[in-house]
Formats: sequence, structure tokens, C-alpha cells
Amino acid sequence: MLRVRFAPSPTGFLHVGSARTFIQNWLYARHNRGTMILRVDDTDVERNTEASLTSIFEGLRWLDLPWDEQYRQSERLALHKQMAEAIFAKGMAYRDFTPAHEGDSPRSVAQGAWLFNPGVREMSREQSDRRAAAGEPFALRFRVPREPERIIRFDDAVYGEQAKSTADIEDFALLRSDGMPTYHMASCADDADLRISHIIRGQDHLTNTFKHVLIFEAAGAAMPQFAHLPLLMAPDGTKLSKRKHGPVVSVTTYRDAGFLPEAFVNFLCLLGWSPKNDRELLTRQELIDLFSLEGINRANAVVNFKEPAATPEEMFDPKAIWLNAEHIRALPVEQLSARLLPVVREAGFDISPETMTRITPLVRERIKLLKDVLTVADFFFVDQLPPYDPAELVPQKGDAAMALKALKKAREVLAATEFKHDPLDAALRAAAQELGLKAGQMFQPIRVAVCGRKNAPPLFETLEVLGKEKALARIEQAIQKLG
RNA sequence: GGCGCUAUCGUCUAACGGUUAGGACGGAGCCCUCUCAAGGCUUAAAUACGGGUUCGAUUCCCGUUAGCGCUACCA
Repeated sequence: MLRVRFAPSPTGFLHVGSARTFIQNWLYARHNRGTMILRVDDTDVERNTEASLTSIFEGLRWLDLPWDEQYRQSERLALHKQMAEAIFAKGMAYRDFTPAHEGDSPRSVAQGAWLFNPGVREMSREQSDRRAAAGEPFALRFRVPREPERIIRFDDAVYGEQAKSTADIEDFALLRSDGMPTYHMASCADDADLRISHIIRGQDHLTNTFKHVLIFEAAGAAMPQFAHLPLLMAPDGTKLSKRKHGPVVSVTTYRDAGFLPEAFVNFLCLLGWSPKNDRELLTRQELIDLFSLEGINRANAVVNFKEPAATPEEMFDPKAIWLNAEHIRALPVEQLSARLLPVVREAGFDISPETMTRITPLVRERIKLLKDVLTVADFFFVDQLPPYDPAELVPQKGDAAMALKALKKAREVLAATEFKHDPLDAALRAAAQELGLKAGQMFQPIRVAVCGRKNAPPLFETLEVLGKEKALARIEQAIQKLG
């Protein structure tokens, strides 16, 4: 039985990189009819926050990719300690009574690789037991085999055969001096206990994997298959960080900006993975059907957002925007309408579902983000049009007099016409001809009068949805503006 | 510093050792058209560099350079 897990640590919001890892794990599980496990890796009590946990769940819920099992590491500490003790009992770990470094440690790193604190590895078991019994705090460290050195190997599904000498692996901690397991210990203990068959995670763990292989071996656990994913980078080549790159790195930003979760999933999935058949616009089911570890790329991928984050729409990767627009257009009218309605209502407009459904076909091909409905269809939502420049009413190659002539004719014609596409089309074209105007010269003043701006959905459909009463009132107002 | 990983258009990517190096987004242009979109067509744009191996390297090997990761009692 195939089992995969996504193991976020609740130390911040849900990052797009984490979301990508989650998505690819999920797709792999679904593709193989396996089990998707969510495990909260909260062994760092210093940095964990409930707020972070809440926001991570919020992000995951929005993605709408349900998982099958859920665990929290802090509730499984006994297991982690037990496994650490078992490794210690076999003599494959030792107590280190050296006080923990205060603050940052990289200064010592600048000189050369640190492998272990001198002397402590050799401490006799008797002395170690005595000091521990006396209540002296210690960290439990893995005794990495050194003489002779060994080459640790594993086969990564993405990066291939990996090998590293134990001469380059330091005696990493299993248990902290407060008794809490470290990430390596907790993660491996849980992976073993939960019978995780495939560990699919970020490439930042590729070199950590040698330590994990050592732990699995020492614990006598079955070795899972590893698959590391290339990292997601910012356009400046550095890794994505909230502090440096702002809200574009947070999943909820995409949600709030009006992305469809299926489009967002489609986009993230394509970062570092390809179905190799030139297809990019994919439904959730197609993603499940096509996803495979073989399609995962090895080079880091950059999320091509605008660095100084210009307008909200410009700050996202253009491909993400395009995919979103495509997914929006692929949605049946009723479904799109249902997604648009809450956006419109949250903006303070009291629109009925029926009205929204009539408006939807007019905006569907004109919005890239759900929120765009507010700027594209604003004139449907209000009774009174916001002020606009009367000069806008003047058509191409025309003047104010022509606009006035067109509008007066429109007022007369529209009053007598049924507000349906075909009759409106026929009546207004006939009117234009009668006045000796080009169709555009007739339509443009009406469009501006009715929509308050030059760029808008097609005129006849717009009039039909808006209704005779509102349309005539707005034309009347436009005539006043010109007169 | 040590160790590891990576390197194809601006970005995401494709290419049994043999292709005019393909697609997509974005850009430019044209068409369609009541405006805006959508759609259609066209176009510019890449194998980091240097050595090998080979009849032939984007592809295999080595080196250089660059980027990234790990090097915590963080995850």
C-alpha cells in the first residue's frame, strides 16, 4: 500500500513551495490509489504558533485536496523518544553533555566542517550514566560510523543514486537536552511508524537524507523510497521569503486575489514537473492521471512574479494568471456564477443569484481573476453610475453634436424596442443607418451612457441584462450631460 | 571553508547520441470585430564556457564558472 505524507511545521503561513510539495504528494497518492497523510511537524516548541497552524489549514482547505489521515508530532513524542532510546541502547548514539550553542553557530562553520564535540564520543557508558543520573542535561547524538568510514547510499527517484561518506556527516542530535526529539528523529520515527512508503519533499532535504538513512538503518526500519523536488525560487534567484518578497509567497494571497484553486494547483504543479506532452492546461483529474515522479525536473524553478509588486494583478506569475483565466472560461456558467457571487457580495453589492447568472456570460471571457468582476461588471451592480467625463460619449470621428443625436435617437428607439439581443441589434443598426452613422458611432455613445466607460461587454447583451428602465434612465442622464 | 545538487528562449518546459532545438506564458505584428475581451495567424527569443569520447553531442565524461542546498540541541 502506497503511503505518502506532507509534513509542514507550523512556524508561518502556508508557503507556495510547501503547497507545491503538498500538491505533488497528493497527486502521487491519488494517481496510485494510495494514502495521503498530513502530519504536523511541531517539535520546535520555540517557534510553533497556533496562528500558523490555523493559517496552514486555511490554505490547505482552500486547495481542496482532501487528505486521508492526520497526525500531530507533539502527540507522538513517546514514540520518538522510544526509538531514540532504542538506538542509544544499541550503542549507536551517545550522550553529549556539552552545553548547547548560544545564538547562531555558523561562525564555527566558516572554519571547517564540524563533526562532533571532541572527547564526548569516547565517554564511558558508566560515566555517561552517572552524569545523566545526577540530572545533568545532555543531548543524544547519533554515533556516525567513522573508522572505517562508510559510504551511505540511497536511490532518489528524481536525483538518482546519491552517495556520501560518513566522514562528511556530523554526529547530529536525536534528542535535545530538554528531551524533545529533533526534526530528524521525530520525522524518521514517524515515517517508520506510519509506514510511509514514499517521502516526497523539497530538495533542501536531499543531503539530510543521508542522516535519515542512518536512522532508519539503526532503527531497523524499512527504507522508504525518496523523491526530492526542485526548489521554488524568486525572480532574483534567491529563495522565496515573505520578508524579502512579500505576500506573493503566501497561498492565501492567491485565494484573496481571486484565483481558482484548481488553476493554482495546475500552476504550482507545472513548476518543476512536466507531463512531457506539451499539455499545460489540465483539470484536476488529468493531473491525477498524468502525474509521475519521472516527470519531475532537477533544476530549481522560479516563480516569475514582479519583484517590486506593482499592481495586485501584475505581481503574480503571468502564467498563473493565464491559467486562471483559462480555468474560469472552462467553468460552466452556473458554477462560475456561484464563485463570483460571494466576491460581489463581499464588495457590498446586493445581487441575486439569478442576476449574477445573467451577468456571468458577459464577464467570463473578460476576467482573469475572480475579483476582476468588480471592475468589469461594476455598472450592473449600482443604481447610480459613478461620474464620467462627458467627452467619453463622443464617438470616433464625431463630435458632441453627433453623440447627442445618437443618444436622442437611442432614447426614442429603445423605448419602443423589446430588450432582447436580436431586436435591439436590428433596431439600433437601423437607427444608425437612418442617422447616417456608422454602427460604431451609434453604439459607442450608448455604451458609455450605459456603462460609464468605453470598454465594456457587447452592447446588446449588456442592455438586455441591464433592463429597459435603467438603460433609458442612464441615456437620459447622458443627454443632460451633453446638453 | 567542507559536502552535495543543478545549468535549453525573459519565465515554465520538450527533445532513444542524428530535429530547421519543439510547446506554453509573456512581448511584437496582422486578422476578426459595435468597444474591451476571447479567438485565429505570423514573428523575435535558448542549449553558460572550455576540453574530451564519438562518424555525429542539448544529450555521455572531465574541468571552469555561476546558482542553489546542507553543514543547529530549526524544520
